[in-house]
Amino acid sequence: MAEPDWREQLYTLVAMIPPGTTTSYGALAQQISGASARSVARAMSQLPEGTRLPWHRVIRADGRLPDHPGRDEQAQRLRAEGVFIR
DNA sequence: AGTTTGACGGAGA
DNA sequence: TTCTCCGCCAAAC
Repeated sequence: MAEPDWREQLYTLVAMIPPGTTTSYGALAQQISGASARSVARAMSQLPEGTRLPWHRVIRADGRLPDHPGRDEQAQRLRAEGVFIR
């Protein structure tokens, strides 16, 4: 059944990302009907601080970290999971 | 209704 | 490798 909000699907997908792995905004968008890389990025920027979602596992399609104020913390968390970052 | 603004993506220089 | 340009799309003005 179709979710009323594609954001719900997004949160679900992000929550399913296995530790030590990463995915991109575009990859997520392709799995969600009605979403686009741009929309996903915007949705992620609006996540509350206390979220349980592993948001740090979502990076850019080119393997780089996204341009946002929390990229420092993101890099730290990813390294803690053994993820190699260019 | 038109413009600006992004945690983007891909192609071209 | 880094930068620019363009397409994309929802939200804020």
